[in-house]
Amino acid sequence: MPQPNQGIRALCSRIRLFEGLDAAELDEVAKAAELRDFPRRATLFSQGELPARLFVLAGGLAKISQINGAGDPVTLRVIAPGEVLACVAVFRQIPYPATAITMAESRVLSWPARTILEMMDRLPALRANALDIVGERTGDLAHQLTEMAMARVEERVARALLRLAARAGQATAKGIEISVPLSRQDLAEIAGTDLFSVSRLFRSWAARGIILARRMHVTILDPAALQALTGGRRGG
Amino acid sequence: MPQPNQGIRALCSRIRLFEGLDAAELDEVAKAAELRDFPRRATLFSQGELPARLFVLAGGLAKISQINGAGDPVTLRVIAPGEVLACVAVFRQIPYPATAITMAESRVLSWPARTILEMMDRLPALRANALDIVGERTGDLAHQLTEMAMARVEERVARALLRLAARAGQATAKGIEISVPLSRQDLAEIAGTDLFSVSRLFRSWAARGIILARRMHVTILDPAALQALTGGRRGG
DNA sequence: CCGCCCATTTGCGGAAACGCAAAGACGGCG
DNA sequence: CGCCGTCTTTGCGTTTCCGCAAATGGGCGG
Repeated sequence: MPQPNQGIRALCSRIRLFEGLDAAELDEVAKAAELRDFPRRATLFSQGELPARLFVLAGGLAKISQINGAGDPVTLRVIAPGEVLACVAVFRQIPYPATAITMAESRVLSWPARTILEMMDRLPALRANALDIVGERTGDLAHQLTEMAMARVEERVARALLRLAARAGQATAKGIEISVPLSRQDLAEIAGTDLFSVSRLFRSWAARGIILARRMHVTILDPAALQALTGGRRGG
Repeated sequence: MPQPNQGIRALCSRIRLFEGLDAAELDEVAKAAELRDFPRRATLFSQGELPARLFVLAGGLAKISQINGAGDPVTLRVIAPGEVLACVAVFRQIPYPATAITMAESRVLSWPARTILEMMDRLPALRANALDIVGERTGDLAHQLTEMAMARVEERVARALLRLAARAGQATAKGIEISVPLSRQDLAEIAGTDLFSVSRLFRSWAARGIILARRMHVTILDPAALQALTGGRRGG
């Protein structure tokens, strides 16, 4: 037994998907859970596979990436602790539409897909939570799509960095530090551009004192300035 | 009474959201429904409003558009008959995140939001259907985002046109005819570009015999060629 | 302490797309 | 039949951004 069951139970009780379940139901959830640690850059599941398990990130950071027809990887979402991965695939019983990769050493809870489906049939609160979570994710994607459709690359990268800071930011004396290793390529995949463009933007921003960029490492010195880059600048 | 209740009942029984409900439940759904006709370009609901009603398109065509920070409208999804509109906003009780506008004369069923919420609490099948629908929509958006992130404008417009044809295409002797009035601007908002670029692409495609483009009207003569434009062309 | 690996920078070139202005065409309405 | 409002075309300038090659640099293992 890798972990005392009590610890898993405590983790489960803090997960949004399981909100509103009573003590006995939470016990059942915890009992069926598996807790595992993954190193950085580990693959939790791959695009196209049948959905065998439902994952919830307990610690660390992960990303959901999709490979498009031309072979470019695009990061659809960065997953912070407490969030569910693969939920749509498991709920709908369709192949994983994307690949999940850890961006840092991570702790992951998981359940067999059939266990979750069976419990959803039995516990209305669970299905209601699932609907709420998937609904929120839909709204996020819609918003991202709207931005991606018309915004310039600088704005997209600025937004990506701010979103990342909200999920993996560590406040320090200097500013907000992204607490996981992050290459230019990583950010490019999130913002939908290439590593060269990110590099150029970083140089420009660093010169203006907005960020501090090191190898695999970024600190946001002036969040307000980044936010401003995000604001309505069009046609000029 | 605008329609015999029997007609509404028949419509309801063919809607995916209500699949698996028994006769009595369907009666209840039909009884609470309102059926209304809208002219082209009517607004069903607007971004930011509180979600008072849930809509299902019974006939015609509609689009869901979102205005981004810079004020550009982006069409997130085109809605064909049988599909639900506003579902996420109603299910989660958040303001409509986008605006719904008819693209043709349309017939629309609708229900008060609280009626749907109350029934969802009572009927597990309804919530299960809702989860499935929202899950599918999430997958669609994710796919669109992945394309939008890296694909060239020509590819995006080609995809948009094919998607549209699948929803509002009429097979004719010449090819697939889009059966609703469609301006260059409309397609630009779907593909995330501007009307000039669409116009230029149309000229080029028409010259190659791929499409027939008239004012507010498109016919796809060679779907395979369009499909090919969509295929893996990068870096060249 | 050296060398290697990998992330990153940087320059240059060119293609893709946007932005705008103004003319042109199509259709409907009076 | 002609006017008018819309949608559409088209030319041109300009910006943005990709795409690649090659140099640079930092950090870790040996």
